[in-house]
Amino acid sequence: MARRTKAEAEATRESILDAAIEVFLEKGVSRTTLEMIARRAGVTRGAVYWHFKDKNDLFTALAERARAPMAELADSIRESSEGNVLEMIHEVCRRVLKTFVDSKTQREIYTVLWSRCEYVSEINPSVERQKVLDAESMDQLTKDFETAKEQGLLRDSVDPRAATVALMSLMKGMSILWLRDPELYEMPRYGEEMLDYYFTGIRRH
Amino acid sequence: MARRTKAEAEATRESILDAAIEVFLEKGVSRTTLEMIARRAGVTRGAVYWHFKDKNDLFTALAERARAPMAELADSIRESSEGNVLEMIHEVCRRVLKTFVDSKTQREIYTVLWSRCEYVSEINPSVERQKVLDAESMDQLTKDFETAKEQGLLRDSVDPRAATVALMSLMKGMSILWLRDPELYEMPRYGEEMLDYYFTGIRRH
DNA sequence: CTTTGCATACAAACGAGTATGTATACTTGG
DNA sequence: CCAAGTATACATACTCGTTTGTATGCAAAG
Repeated sequence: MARRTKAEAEATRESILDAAIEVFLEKGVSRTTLEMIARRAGVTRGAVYWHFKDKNDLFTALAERARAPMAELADSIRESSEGNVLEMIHEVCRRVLKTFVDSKTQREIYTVLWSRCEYVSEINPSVERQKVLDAESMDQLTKDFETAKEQGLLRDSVDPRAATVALMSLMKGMSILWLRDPELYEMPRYGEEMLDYYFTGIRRH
Repeated sequence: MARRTKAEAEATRESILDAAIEVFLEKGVSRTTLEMIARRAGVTRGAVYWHFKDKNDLFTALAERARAPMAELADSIRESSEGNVLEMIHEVCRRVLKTFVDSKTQREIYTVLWSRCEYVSEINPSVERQKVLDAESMDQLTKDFETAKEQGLLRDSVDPRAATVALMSLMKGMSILWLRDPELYEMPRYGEEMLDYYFTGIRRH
């Protein structure tokens, strides 16, 4: 095949990424071969190796593509919101769930990240990155809960660190279960209800 | 090497299973080769193929080894407990967390099941089984929450199905996070605290 | 005219499955 | 109770398909 224009090349790159998501979802990351991805994208392995160093590089590109919007979301809410810290946290959670409902791509990539690959840093550099990002957001959240505590928004018995881990656990668990089987419960309605239980459990009064 | 007695053969089988856990944890299921497992167990692939059909068979044996104690635990508490359904559920959760703390094997196998393998039923028959078991325990739990509701133990706003999914999510999230990094929080102390938040959020009064 | 964006061809490694070898534990008939 | 005979519990050896990485070719874009 003849050489493509820059625009066409970029389109090829995107179609490879799209194909990768599809095959990763179906087969799991480890069992998908670059040949499968290329075929699905309508190209050959040559094109894949031209755009990406190897499968890990491709995987990392996918992961980053999904994480950026989530990070932006959290930042924007954090900035735009004033006053009640607990409400801010609550809003971020709601918006994360809504993102899963609204964006097919986000759903699919996070499904791959959480259910179609093995959490082994040795091989998967994206896992190391995820660890770091998770730790960062946990620390941020803990600070938020600490100020919430200072502002008297939390029950006396509630420990900020435990509240942090509990919320992260709940969000992760909810997301994983729903992404694996969207029929399990109606999102975001039930998701928000579950969040309410949590916040009812930690909020004062 | 010469033929072993039955007892020795059984010991070999166990050592292969133990070796499999180790290597699965380190490399992830898909990247571990039967050669690695055999070498770690001090035998050759011949022994592995003698005791197990293939890697999936080995994996399934491991999974079943871990699930049985958990199922027994839930059943025994369900039978021995009388009265308050919510307390019964709470107790099961506490005991599950405690099992992770107490049993290294349980910790390791569940880490493999949840973080070192890909959730793809096509390849991994153990995933299908897990789906079924999860669905069963979810249904059972929903029934329990329904009776709790009838007994007036839950807030009016709480839906039994949502309470079910929320608890499963919380438990799964807590377990995954802690198994991946036991330094993240102190188990079972913090784990029980997090459970308290949840039950405070759904319990009447 | 050079570089780009691929397709094609090639080599090498690896892992799975299986076939075969074999010493010994068990078993069974005498 | 003992001697064959048989099945067992592996180790070793071999084959085969798959996948990866790279090298090379080539037409059009820049």
